[in-house]
Amino acid sequence: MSKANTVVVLDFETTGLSPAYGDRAIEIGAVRIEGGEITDRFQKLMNPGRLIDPFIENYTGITNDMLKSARPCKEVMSEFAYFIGDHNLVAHNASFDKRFLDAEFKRVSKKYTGKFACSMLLSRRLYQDAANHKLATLVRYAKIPSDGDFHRALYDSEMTAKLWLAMLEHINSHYGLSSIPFTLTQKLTKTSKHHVSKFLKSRA
DNA sequence: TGCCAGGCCCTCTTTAGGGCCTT
Repeated sequence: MSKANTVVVLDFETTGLSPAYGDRAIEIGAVRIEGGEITDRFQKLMNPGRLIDPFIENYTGITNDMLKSARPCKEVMSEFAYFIGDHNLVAHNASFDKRFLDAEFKRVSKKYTGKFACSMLLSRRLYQDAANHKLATLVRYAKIPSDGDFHRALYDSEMTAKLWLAMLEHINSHYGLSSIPFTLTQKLTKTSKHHVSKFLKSRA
């Protein structure tokens, strides 16, 4: 059963930007947040069935040699479907990860019932004076301790989860909202950045 | 990264163009 405040934060490493143009997932990382804490982790490399180009090897640190012995996407995605269950989902620039989750799940006839929220869209509302809204920049901006490798799926999902929790705490400390439903975060990401304060004050 | 995507969002806008994010 899904708990109302439980979310799964996920991140894909892929062969490129577009599953519609044949790109595939090569790594999935995810963490489960329950009661404001990370309580479980998931990380698997996936063999996409073909070689990845040097740019992706350099960008992610994932090499063709590492993928040679990895299990195929379909096996990993079936396992991942069990991990996410019916929980709601969070990702940094969620439209990107949603496209790959949808494409990889379609290949194995898996479905998920959770809804997506986007940490990047939320950060554009809450951290409007950040230099930019890349994950690494926001982690520094929010003063989240960081000593791992960005652009690996599990590390990025952990950093996104900590950023997500920091933003919920920001809402709590600035607007007195200690309990923030997932649906509120979704509504907030659809609110004009000029109306964020008014929106949150009306719900305090 | 790129001849290469897509959604969001701003503005010199809405009969559009371009930057930001993700790999």
